[in-house]
Amino acid sequence: MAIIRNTIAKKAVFEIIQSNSTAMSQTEIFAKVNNICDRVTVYRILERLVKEVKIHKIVNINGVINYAPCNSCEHEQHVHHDHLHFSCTTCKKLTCISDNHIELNIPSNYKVAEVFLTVSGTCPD
Amino acid sequence: MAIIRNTIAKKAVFEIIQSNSTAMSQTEIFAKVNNICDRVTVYRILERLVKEVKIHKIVNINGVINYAPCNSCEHEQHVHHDHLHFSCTTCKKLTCISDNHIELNIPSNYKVAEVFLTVSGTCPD
DNA sequence: ACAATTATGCAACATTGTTGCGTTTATAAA
DNA sequence: TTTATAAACGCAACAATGTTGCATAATTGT
Repeated sequence: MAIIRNTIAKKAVFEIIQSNSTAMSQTEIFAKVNNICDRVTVYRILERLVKEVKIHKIVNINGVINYAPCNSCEHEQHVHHDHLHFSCTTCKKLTCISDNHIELNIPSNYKVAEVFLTVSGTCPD
Repeated sequence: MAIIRNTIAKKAVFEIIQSNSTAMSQTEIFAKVNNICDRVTVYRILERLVKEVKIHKIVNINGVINYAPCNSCEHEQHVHHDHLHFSCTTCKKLTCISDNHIELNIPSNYKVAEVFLTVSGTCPD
Protein backbone atom coordinates (compact mmCIF):
# COMPACT_ATOMS: atom_id res chain seq x y z
CA MET A 1 0.00 0.00 0.00
CA ALA A 2 2.86 2.32 0.84
CA ILE A 3 1.37 5.17 2.77
CA ILE A 4 3.74 8.08 2.44
CA ARG A 5 4.55 9.97 5.60
CA ASN A 6 5.65 13.53 5.79
CA THR A 7 8.25 13.48 8.51
CA ILE A 8 10.23 16.36 9.96
CA ALA A 9 13.44 15.19 8.37
CA LYS A 10 11.77 14.76 5.01
CA LYS A 11 10.28 18.24 5.09
CA ALA A 12 13.66 19.67 6.07
CA VAL A 13 15.47 17.90 3.26
CA PHE A 14 12.90 19.01 0.71
CA GLU A 15 13.08 22.60 1.99
CA ILE A 16 16.87 22.61 1.65
CA ILE A 17 16.75 21.35 -1.90
CA GLN A 18 14.03 23.75 -2.94
CA SER A 19 15.59 26.84 -1.44
CA ASN A 20 18.94 26.30 -3.08
CA SER A 21 19.68 27.79 -6.48
CA THR A 22 21.91 24.94 -7.57
CA ALA A 23 21.57 21.18 -7.35
CA MET A 24 23.04 19.58 -4.23
CA SER A 25 24.77 16.34 -3.36
CA GLN A 26 23.82 14.11 -0.44
CA THR A 27 26.90 15.35 1.41
CA GLU A 28 25.90 18.99 1.02
CA ILE A 29 22.33 18.28 2.02
CA PHE A 30 23.39 16.28 5.07
CA ALA A 31 25.66 19.14 6.14
CA LYS A 32 22.62 21.43 6.14
CA VAL A 33 20.15 19.29 8.08
CA ASN A 34 22.01 20.02 11.32
CA ASN A 35 21.96 16.48 12.63
CA ILE A 36 18.21 16.27 12.90
CA CYS A 37 18.69 12.84 11.35
CA ASP A 38 21.22 10.26 10.33
CA ARG A 39 23.30 10.21 7.16
CA VAL A 40 21.52 7.04 6.03
CA THR A 41 18.14 8.66 6.58
CA VAL A 42 19.05 11.44 4.17
CA TYR A 43 19.85 8.84 1.52
CA ARG A 44 16.51 7.15 2.12
CA ILE A 45 14.57 10.41 2.09
CA LEU A 46 16.20 11.38 -1.21
CA GLU A 47 15.25 8.01 -2.61
CA ARG A 48 11.63 8.56 -1.62
CA LEU A 49 11.50 12.12 -2.92
CA VAL A 50 12.81 10.92 -6.27
CA LYS A 51 10.17 8.19 -6.36
CA GLU A 52 7.47 10.75 -5.57
CA VAL A 53 8.86 12.91 -8.40
CA LYS A 54 9.33 15.88 -6.08
CA ILE A 55 13.00 16.11 -6.84
CA HIS A 56 15.18 14.64 -9.51
CA LYS A 57 18.58 13.07 -9.72
CA ILE A 58 21.30 14.57 -11.85
CA VAL A 59 24.85 13.33 -12.16
CA ASN A 60 27.59 15.92 -12.48
CA ILE A 61 30.63 15.37 -14.66
CA ASN A 62 32.60 13.84 -11.78
CA GLY A 63 30.00 11.17 -11.14
CA VAL A 64 28.59 12.72 -8.00
CA ILE A 65 24.84 12.44 -7.79
CA ASN A 66 23.05 15.72 -7.19
CA TYR A 67 19.45 16.55 -6.47
CA ALA A 68 17.33 19.41 -7.72
CA PRO A 69 13.67 20.32 -7.20
CA CYS A 70 11.28 19.16 -9.91
CA ASN A 71 9.80 22.51 -10.86
CA SER A 72 8.97 22.00 -14.49
CA CYS A 73 7.94 18.39 -14.22
CA GLU A 74 4.28 18.83 -14.94
CA HIS A 75 4.63 17.39 -18.39
CA GLU A 76 4.05 13.71 -18.91
CA GLN A 77 6.72 11.01 -18.99
CA HIS A 78 9.18 13.00 -16.92
CA VAL A 79 11.24 13.80 -19.98
CA HIS A 80 12.97 17.14 -19.63
CA HIS A 81 12.91 18.42 -23.15
CA ASP A 82 13.77 21.96 -22.33
CA HIS A 83 16.04 21.47 -19.41
CA LEU A 84 19.82 21.63 -19.34
CA HIS A 85 22.34 21.08 -16.55
CA PHE A 86 25.48 23.13 -16.34
CA SER A 87 28.26 21.39 -14.44
CA CYS A 88 31.03 23.79 -13.45
CA THR A 89 34.50 22.31 -13.57
CA THR A 90 35.95 24.78 -11.09
CA CYS A 91 33.35 25.45 -8.41
CA LYS A 92 31.64 22.07 -8.97
CA LYS A 93 28.20 23.65 -8.90
CA LEU A 94 25.38 22.18 -10.91
CA THR A 95 22.93 24.72 -12.28
CA CYS A 96 19.71 24.21 -14.17
CA ILE A 97 19.20 26.23 -17.35
CA SER A 98 15.85 26.25 -19.09
CA ASP A 99 14.73 26.95 -22.62
CA ASN A 100 16.81 24.40 -24.43
CA HIS A 101 15.20 22.30 -27.05
CA ILE A 102 16.63 18.93 -28.03
CA GLU A 103 15.84 16.85 -31.05
CA LEU A 104 16.70 13.20 -30.65
CA ASN A 105 17.64 10.75 -33.34
CA ILE A 106 17.70 7.35 -31.69
CA PRO A 107 17.03 3.90 -33.22
CA SER A 108 13.50 2.76 -32.48
CA ASN A 109 14.59 -0.35 -30.60
CA TYR A 110 15.82 1.87 -27.79
CA LYS A 111 13.17 3.00 -25.34
CA VAL A 112 13.83 6.46 -24.00
CA ALA A 113 12.92 7.20 -20.40
CA GLU A 114 14.81 10.37 -19.53
CA VAL A 115 17.01 12.81 -21.36
CA PHE A 116 19.97 14.39 -19.62
CA LEU A 117 21.72 17.25 -21.27
CA THR A 118 24.75 18.24 -19.24
CA VAL A 119 27.22 20.87 -20.24
CA SER A 120 30.57 21.27 -18.54
CA GLY A 121 32.59 24.44 -18.36
CA THR A 122 32.88 27.43 -16.08
CA CYS A 123 29.94 29.34 -14.66
CA PRO A 124 29.95 33.11 -13.87
CA ASP A 125 31.91 32.72 -10.60
CA MET B 1 58.91 17.00 -20.21
CA ALA B 2 56.49 14.15 -19.72
CA ILE B 3 57.65 11.48 -22.08
CA ILE B 4 54.78 9.15 -22.67
CA ARG B 5 55.54 5.45 -22.49
CA ASN B 6 53.63 2.74 -24.17
CA THR B 7 53.63 -0.03 -21.61
CA ILE B 8 52.16 -3.51 -21.90
CA ALA B 9 49.39 -2.72 -19.45
CA LYS B 10 48.52 0.49 -21.23
CA LYS B 11 48.30 -1.22 -24.60
CA ALA B 12 46.10 -3.93 -23.08
CA VAL B 13 43.73 -1.42 -21.49
CA PHE B 14 43.42 0.54 -24.69
CA GLU B 15 42.79 -2.65 -26.67
CA ILE B 16 40.03 -3.68 -24.29
CA ILE B 17 38.29 -0.33 -24.52
CA GLN B 18 38.56 -0.18 -28.28
CA SER B 19 37.34 -3.67 -28.96
CA ASN B 20 34.22 -3.29 -26.84
CA SER B 21 30.99 -2.04 -28.37
CA THR B 22 29.85 -0.24 -25.24
CA ALA B 23 31.63 2.03 -22.81
CA MET B 24 33.25 0.33 -19.83
CA SER B 25 33.85 1.15 -16.19
CA GLN B 26 37.19 0.77 -14.43
CA THR B 27 35.83 -2.35 -12.72
CA GLU B 28 34.90 -3.99 -16.02
CA ILE B 29 38.21 -3.07 -17.58
CA PHE B 30 40.18 -4.36 -14.61
CA ALA B 31 38.27 -7.64 -14.79
CA LYS B 32 39.45 -8.05 -18.37
CA VAL B 33 43.15 -7.28 -17.97
CA ASN B 34 43.70 -10.67 -16.29
CA ASN B 35 45.89 -9.39 -13.48
CA ILE B 36 48.67 -8.20 -15.72
CA CYS B 37 48.65 -5.14 -13.51
CA ASP B 38 47.26 -3.64 -10.34
CA ARG B 39 43.84 -2.04 -9.87
CA VAL B 40 45.48 1.32 -9.21
CA THR B 41 47.51 1.06 -12.38
CA VAL B 42 44.32 0.73 -14.40
CA TYR B 43 43.07 3.97 -12.87
CA ARG B 44 46.32 5.71 -13.72
CA ILE B 45 46.37 4.35 -17.26
CA LEU B 46 42.82 5.55 -17.82
CA GLU B 47 43.80 8.97 -16.53
CA ARG B 48 46.65 9.13 -19.01
CA LEU B 49 44.60 7.88 -21.93
CA VAL B 50 42.01 10.57 -21.22
CA LYS B 51 44.73 13.21 -21.10
CA GLU B 52 46.10 11.95 -24.42
CA VAL B 53 42.55 12.17 -25.83
CA LYS B 54 42.63 8.53 -26.89
CA ILE B 55 39.58 7.69 -24.83
CA HIS B 56 36.94 9.78 -23.15
CA LYS B 57 35.12 9.76 -19.88
CA ILE B 58 31.38 9.42 -19.72
CA VAL B 59 29.27 9.25 -16.59
CA ASN B 60 26.29 6.91 -16.64
CA ILE B 61 23.04 7.73 -14.87
CA ASN B 62 24.18 5.98 -11.69
CA GLY B 63 27.29 8.11 -11.38
CA VAL B 64 29.70 5.41 -12.48
CA ILE B 65 32.44 6.72 -14.73
CA ASN B 66 32.77 4.84 -18.01
CA TYR B 67 35.34 5.02 -20.75
CA ALA B 68 34.89 4.82 -24.51
CA PRO B 69 37.33 5.13 -27.40
CA CYS B 70 37.61 8.56 -28.96
CA ASN B 71 36.74 7.64 -32.52
CA SER B 72 35.13 10.80 -33.74
CA CYS B 73 37.33 13.20 -31.85
CA GLU B 74 39.12 14.71 -34.80
CA HIS B 75 37.11 17.89 -34.53
CA GLU B 76 38.53 20.77 -32.55
CA GLN B 77 37.66 21.63 -28.96
CA HIS B 78 36.64 18.11 -28.04
CA VAL B 79 32.98 19.07 -28.10
CA HIS B 80 30.83 16.18 -29.17
CA HIS B 81 28.08 17.88 -31.07
CA ASP B 82 26.73 14.83 -32.76
CA HIS B 83 27.32 12.28 -30.08
CA LEU B 84 24.81 10.79 -27.68
CA HIS B 85 25.17 8.31 -24.84
CA PHE B 86 22.48 5.81 -24.11
CA SER B 87 22.53 4.60 -20.51
CA CYS B 88 20.45 1.46 -20.03
CA THR B 89 18.62 1.26 -16.73
CA THR B 90 18.36 -2.52 -16.75
CA CYS B 91 21.60 -3.91 -18.19
CA LYS B 92 23.61 -0.80 -17.15
CA LYS B 93 25.33 -0.67 -20.52
CA LEU B 94 26.43 2.62 -21.95
CA THR B 95 26.22 2.84 -25.73
CA CYS B 96 27.31 5.59 -28.08
CA ILE B 97 24.83 6.74 -30.70
CA SER B 98 25.91 9.14 -33.44
CA ASP B 99 24.07 11.57 -35.67
CA ASN B 100 22.44 13.71 -33.03
CA HIS B 101 22.57 17.42 -33.39
CA ILE B 102 22.14 19.71 -30.42
CA GLU B 103 21.38 23.40 -30.37
CA LEU B 104 22.36 25.11 -27.16
CA ASN B 105 20.81 28.16 -25.61
CA ILE B 106 23.04 29.14 -22.72
CA PRO B 107 23.64 32.58 -21.20
CA SER B 108 26.87 34.08 -22.50
CA ASN B 109 28.47 34.33 -19.07
CA TYR B 110 28.76 30.56 -19.02
CA LYS B 111 31.75 29.14 -20.83
CA VAL B 112 31.01 25.81 -22.43
CA ALA B 113 33.76 23.19 -22.53
CA GLU B 114 32.02 19.90 -23.24
CA VAL B 115 28.49 18.82 -24.02
CA PHE B 116 27.15 15.56 -22.68
CA LEU B 117 23.88 14.25 -23.96
CA THR B 118 22.86 11.16 -22.06
CA VAL B 119 19.60 9.34 -22.51
CA SER B 120 18.36 6.74 -20.06
CA GLY B 121 15.97 3.94 -20.84
CA THR B 122 16.17 0.37 -22.05
CA CYS B 123 18.33 -0.80 -24.91
CA PRO B 124 17.44 -3.69 -27.27
CA ASP B 125 18.44 -6.43 -24.78
C1' DA C 1 -5.63 5.11 22.57
C1' DC C 2 -4.28 1.30 19.64
C1' DA C 3 -2.64 -1.30 15.89
C1' DA C 4 -0.24 -1.39 11.72
C1' DT C 5 3.49 -0.21 9.11
C1' DT C 6 6.47 3.54 7.74
C1' DA C 7 10.58 5.80 9.01
C1' DT C 8 14.75 6.03 11.69
C1' DG C 9 19.41 5.03 13.99
C1' DC C 10 23.24 2.43 14.29
C1' DA C 11 26.69 -0.56 12.88
C1' DA C 12 28.75 -2.80 9.51
C1' DC C 13 29.86 -3.45 4.85
C1' DA C 14 30.56 -2.59 -0.38
C1' DT C 15 32.17 -0.04 -4.14
C1' DT C 16 34.73 3.35 -6.35
C1' DG C 17 38.37 6.26 -6.50
C1' DT C 18 42.92 8.48 -4.42
C1' DT C 19 47.65 9.11 -2.34
C1' DG C 20 52.42 8.16 -0.76
C1' DC C 21 56.41 5.87 -1.34
C1' DG C 22 59.80 2.62 -2.51
C1' DT C 23 60.83 -0.33 -6.61
C1' DT C 24 60.80 -1.57 -11.42
C1' DT C 25 61.00 -0.62 -16.26
C1' DA C 26 60.97 1.81 -20.74
C1' DT C 27 63.37 4.96 -23.46
C1' DA C 28 66.98 8.04 -25.08
C1' DA C 29 71.60 9.01 -25.12
C1' DA C 30 76.42 7.58 -24.41
C1' DT D 1 75.07 -2.58 -25.54
C1' DT D 2 75.14 -0.24 -21.39
C1' DT D 3 73.63 3.32 -18.49
C1' DA D 4 71.05 7.19 -16.55
C1' DT D 5 66.66 9.10 -15.68
C1' DA D 6 62.13 9.89 -15.44
C1' DA D 7 57.85 7.40 -16.19
C1' DA D 8 55.18 3.65 -14.65
C1' DC D 9 54.14 0.28 -11.26
C1' DG D 10 52.77 -2.40 -6.84
C1' DC D 11 51.34 -2.29 -2.43
C1' DA D 12 49.18 -0.61 1.47
C1' DA D 13 46.46 2.52 3.41
C1' DC D 14 43.00 5.87 3.15
C1' DA D 15 38.75 8.61 1.66
C1' DA D 16 34.30 9.37 -0.15
C1' DT D 17 29.98 7.73 -1.39
C1' DG D 18 26.40 4.64 -1.20
C1' DT D 19 23.92 0.20 0.72
C1' DT D 20 21.90 -3.37 3.91
C1' DG D 21 20.02 -5.65 8.11
C1' DC D 22 17.78 -5.26 12.12
C1' DA D 23 15.93 -3.50 16.28
C1' DT D 24 13.51 0.74 17.80
C1' DA D 25 10.73 4.93 17.28
C1' DA D 26 7.16 7.61 15.29
C1' DT D 27 3.06 8.64 12.35
C1' DT D 28 -1.46 7.82 10.64
C1' DG D 29 -6.15 5.71 10.18
C1' DT D 30 -9.51 3.61 12.97
